[in-house]
Amino acid sequence: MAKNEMIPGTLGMLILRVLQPGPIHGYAIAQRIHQLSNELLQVEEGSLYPALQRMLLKGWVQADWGVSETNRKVRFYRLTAAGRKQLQSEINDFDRALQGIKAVLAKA
Amino acid sequence: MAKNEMIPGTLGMLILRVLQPGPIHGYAIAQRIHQLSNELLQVEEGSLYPALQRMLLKGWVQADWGVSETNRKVRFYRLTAAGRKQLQSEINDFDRALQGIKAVLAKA
DNA sequence: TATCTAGGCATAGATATTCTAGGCCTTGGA
DNA sequence: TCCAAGGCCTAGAATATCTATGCCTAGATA
Repeated sequence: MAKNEMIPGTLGMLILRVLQPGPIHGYAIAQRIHQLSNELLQVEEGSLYPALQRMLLKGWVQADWGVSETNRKVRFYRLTAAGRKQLQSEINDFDRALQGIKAVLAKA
Repeated sequence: MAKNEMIPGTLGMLILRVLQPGPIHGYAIAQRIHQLSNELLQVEEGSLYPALQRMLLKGWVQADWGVSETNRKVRFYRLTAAGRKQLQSEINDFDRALQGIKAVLAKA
């Protein structure tokens, strides 16, 4: 988890969260996470696209081809109802595990 | 990261932290993490022992055979200087990544 | 016009980590 | 005598991430 590394298992949650306000395309998801995290997190494309594929298969997102603001052919992703549910679930699980970690770090 | 699942990549940090106050044996490490986390975290033995092996190889911990309070042959692990360093480093990296995650979850 | 850079999607393979599911031994109590 | 619990460990599957590519296009620039 050095420099700009992600915490494994959290990428899906971050993607879903970034999609919550509305559909955006893949490349922009990575940029958005980087920017919103104040450059602390960096999503590699080799992690991003496979993650999106997984989420498509699970039915958490849907994708439509379109054209970006910069006039490029892009794939817009948007949350499904199942995706919204999944996001809540992942946030809950993460918070719970995080509480556990903090307790151990604090009290050990 | 459901029920009692760990956040991947954090197990080493937790083990090192639990070893900080002094040597304890493997089985007790898992119990200690479970208990300190208020039962939120559960370390499986199939995760624990391989993790300890890795940390031995890296030189972050050392091990000595001994006898437990319950009169059983056990392996006591203790932090090395490198291990203490590693712990600090992992905590820093984790905190930084966590800040990033929180920022994304909050602002997206 | 030709070329380069950046935007953008995607996959293959290596690497790392965790979990499931076992195996094996010992101690102490019923 | 038997069994539950304490204790160490490994093999194999599953998962996720990263590195390194490949390919295509639009727009700027030489």
